[in-house]
Amino acid sequence: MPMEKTFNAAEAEPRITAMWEEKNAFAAGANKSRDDSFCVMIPPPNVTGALHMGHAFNNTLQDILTRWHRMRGFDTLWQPGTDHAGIATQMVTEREMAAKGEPSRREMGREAFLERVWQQKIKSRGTIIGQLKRLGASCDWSREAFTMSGAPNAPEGEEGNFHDAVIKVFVDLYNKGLIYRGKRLVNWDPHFETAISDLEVENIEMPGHMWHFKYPLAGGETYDYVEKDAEGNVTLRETRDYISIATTRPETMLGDGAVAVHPSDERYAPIVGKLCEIPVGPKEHRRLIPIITDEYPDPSFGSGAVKITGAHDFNDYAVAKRGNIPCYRLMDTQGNLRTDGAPYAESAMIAQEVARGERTLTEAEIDALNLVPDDLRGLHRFKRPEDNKPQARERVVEQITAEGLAVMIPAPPTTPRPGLDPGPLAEPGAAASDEVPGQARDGVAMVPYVEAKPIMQPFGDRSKVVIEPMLTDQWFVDTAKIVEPALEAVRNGTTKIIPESGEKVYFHWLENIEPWCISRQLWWGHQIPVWYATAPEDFDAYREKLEWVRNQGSAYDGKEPERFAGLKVVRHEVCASTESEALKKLARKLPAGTKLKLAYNNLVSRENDELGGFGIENTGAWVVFVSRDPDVLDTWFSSGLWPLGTLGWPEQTPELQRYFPTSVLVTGQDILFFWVARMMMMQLAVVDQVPFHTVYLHGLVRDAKGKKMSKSLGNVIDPLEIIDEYGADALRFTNAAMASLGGVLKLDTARIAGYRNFTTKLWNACRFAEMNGVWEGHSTQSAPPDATATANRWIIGETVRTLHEVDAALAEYRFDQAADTLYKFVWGKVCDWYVEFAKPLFDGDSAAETRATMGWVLDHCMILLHPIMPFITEELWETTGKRVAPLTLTDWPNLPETLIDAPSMREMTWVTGLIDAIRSARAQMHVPAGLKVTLLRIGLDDTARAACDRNAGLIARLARIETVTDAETVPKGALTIAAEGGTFAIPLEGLIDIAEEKARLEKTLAKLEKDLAGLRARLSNPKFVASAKEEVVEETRGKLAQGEEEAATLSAALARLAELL
RNA sequence: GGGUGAUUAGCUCAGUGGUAGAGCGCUUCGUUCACAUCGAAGAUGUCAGCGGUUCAAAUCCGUUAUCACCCA
Repeated sequence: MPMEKTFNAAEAEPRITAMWEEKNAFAAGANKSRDDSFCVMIPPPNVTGALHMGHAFNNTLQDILTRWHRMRGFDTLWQPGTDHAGIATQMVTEREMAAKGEPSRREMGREAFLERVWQQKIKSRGTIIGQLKRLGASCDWSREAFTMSGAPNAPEGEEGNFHDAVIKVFVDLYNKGLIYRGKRLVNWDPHFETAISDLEVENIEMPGHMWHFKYPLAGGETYDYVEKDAEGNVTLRETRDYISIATTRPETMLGDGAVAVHPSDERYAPIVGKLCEIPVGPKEHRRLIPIITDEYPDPSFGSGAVKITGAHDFNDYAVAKRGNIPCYRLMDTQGNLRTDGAPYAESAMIAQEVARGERTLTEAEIDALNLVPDDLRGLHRFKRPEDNKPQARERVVEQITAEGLAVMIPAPPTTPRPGLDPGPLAEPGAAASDEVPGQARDGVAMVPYVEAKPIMQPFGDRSKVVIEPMLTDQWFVDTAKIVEPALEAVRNGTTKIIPESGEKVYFHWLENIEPWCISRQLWWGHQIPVWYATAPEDFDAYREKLEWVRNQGSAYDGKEPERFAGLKVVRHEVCASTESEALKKLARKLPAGTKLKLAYNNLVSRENDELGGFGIENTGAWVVFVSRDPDVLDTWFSSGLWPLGTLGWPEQTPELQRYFPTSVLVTGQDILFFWVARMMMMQLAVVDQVPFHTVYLHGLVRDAKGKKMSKSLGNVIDPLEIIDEYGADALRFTNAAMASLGGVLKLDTARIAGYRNFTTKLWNACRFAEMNGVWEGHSTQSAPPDATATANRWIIGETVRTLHEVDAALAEYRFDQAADTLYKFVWGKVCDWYVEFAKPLFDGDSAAETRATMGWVLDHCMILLHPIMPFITEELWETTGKRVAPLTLTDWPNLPETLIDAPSMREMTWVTGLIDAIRSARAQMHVPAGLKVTLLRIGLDDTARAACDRNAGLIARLARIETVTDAETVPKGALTIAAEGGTFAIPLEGLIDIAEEKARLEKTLAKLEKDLAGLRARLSNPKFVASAKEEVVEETRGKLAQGEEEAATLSAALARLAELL
């Protein structure tokens, strides 16, 4: 059946995908013919996600590398899989549960909820995997991995050992002292009620306010406040009984621990070390806080004095740590002001004693203090759209202002305030008494000083709510201790990051690395393998008291606290891979015979580990209750082990031996820190080997104008719609062509359409071959035919050249250059010239040789294009000849340089140059396209004459020449064409406009002369001849000589034309 | 504020020292049998500005401007 006019991608793609799967074509090691391995780890997409343009781009590049290596016989593995994506998946599942009216997460409890998320995972997983297959991704799908496979609650079909790897690494790092638990300020997401990493926070500039308040000095003290200008002249001097501070978050004032000023700030020098009053809360219990010095406040910003709220601001936290200032937590997990603990009066008194230095508290005691005034407890930190009443921030501002402790400034004239502003101007001629009584026309009104200004606010990248810095207990990786090998591996080139700028960014981040908070207060994820038990420090002393209590019967007399005073409890903490191991470890820390019991459903809440408990059974045996840390690990902790975990580690699998360390990681530069740097640190910490040798970083795919694609802008391009419309090959070729190192990725559908046309072009070249019997009896040949015709020898040479260029480009990850080279070869050489040359050749003596050559050349087009455009090339491969294997498992060619025949290459360059020149002259002189003309040859040298003779048929056909004749001179009224080695002319007396021909020649000559002037100038500069490279000088001389020859021809032609005018 | 990068044809981008290219778009012509998702021809640039290094700069260095992204 003859070929259709175009390739039907929609029909062919699923069929070809099925064929590849059926042949198991992408299995690890398929088409292996050498020992070198090549392994790519897919950046695991979120299991509940859908394919977007970034994935399409990223996976196209991985697939090109994978297919190229597989065809070259490497032992190749492209490892696929998905990520459990803790917060995102939990969010997606909860959203769907809400939409379906299912019970909420808290209602169903942790265990049931986890089962529900697993269902969601199983349901969604196929979506993105199927979409990757539509793109043509040649992953070994039989090895599909998941970052939570093998977790204790995983359902059937979700076996695997990724969980083992994650837990083993946690335990190992814990045992090495590289993981610790501590109270730290973290980014808290009040929506998801979990800590998140600083990388998951987006700082966005929002309109905000800066309030200015007075903190009165304790005991009514006063000082001289003096402001000076740059020259030291006093510009303001007044006596103040307060210090003025500016804040964008008034609600956090309740937790202030100090006011800080810069040590060099002379304005406040008199009051440093004194106490001032937080101007909010019940008057009788106002807290006093010290005025301290620290380098952090900027004297030129605001008043130069900064309130320090260590528990709710990262900068303040650092100041508090330096100055040993207590950090008072004000909010609960949802961002509401706390309602727990003792009443305000009691808490404030304790805080007061601390501020005066009369008392010290432990971290836990400080955390238990609730310094929120009773009337503000339970309010949200600030008014949200859904709140219909003022919340904490608004109430605090209101209270301070009411008390007259807001800094006041003259009212700006544009703000009308009824009762204070002047009334309407009196009518002309009216008497002064006509003014409205009670309105002050000239009095200066004062208003609270509130600056409206843009402020940077942190938002959760998933929840989109304002992140609250919060002091909480979290787990951390002590990254500073494991960062050095990761830095060294890139410094010494063991791992290379391209483009190189990525290395700079990598160094910069790792050299300033912060501890990594790895605990999340979520349910979906790897639960932290740490168990706690609270037990007496001295069991015997405790037993005595407990037995005494038992002998008393059940009646408590209210004196327990005193009776047990002096008896200490200890919280034991063990880290282990399994629960039974944990219990064994705990047992060793306790007296023999102690019974350990899992106290309660250990999947419930974070508070559990604080409860603990122990007692004595009737038998007299000790019972100690054990709980497991309820937190889960940051998703990036598990994906940080992706290279090891997917290859079966901690088991020593054959795959681990063969493919680790892996070859290349292709990923977006936006997750260099999230993932790449952490993988480096973790694999090095765990197995002392880098995870990959090369990291290829690319940018974000943007729209044609360079804007980020976003749903709200409506400029999202869906890769699946593109595949439907243009075919996967067109999208893939576009992706490859965009992939210049460090380039911006602007995706334009016009460009995709252009490359779809390219696939059609290739298709039709093969169709032309079919019509001319090229494929009859054709079978794959690795060596080119032994051709004699120059055109055939030439295209074989061009094919070899293209192969070498594509190999060189791909070796350097220049996907754009590989694509460009292939485009130019297939369209610009094969279709534009070779197919045209073949037409006359098919009618002559070299017909058989030409058929063989064309078959070989087109086979190589398919092979070389296959990594970029797998579908159409596979389809052509199947339909055009007898093949031993699908194209995807066909060997990549290895063609020696010797197949490039230099004389043929030179000759065809000359022929195509001549044809171009004739066509150009004809078109510019309006010679009718259909008119066949005579071509005169004047003064040709031997080379030119021979080339012309050998290729007369091609030239005649493509330049539309009737006959070729030799002549002594160019006749009058002819077109003159200058060529290397002689002159050509087309006699057209009467057909052409002499003036127009003169203008054409003059224009050509002028351009030529300009170039020649430059060449002459360079050659006449002795310094150029002396310092430039020999080849450059030679090349310049050659250009000049050739240009001068051409100029002479043109001048002669112009002289002849002059005779006619 | 710190870091990284960009600025080349109308648009989107290549081009790491030898006098500027591609695709798309545009203009003119053309359906002769692979392809109109096509063919032939053509026009288009102070390579962001300024200064420097060099025989030679889009390319290297400095600086300014504008833009983008990342981190504070």
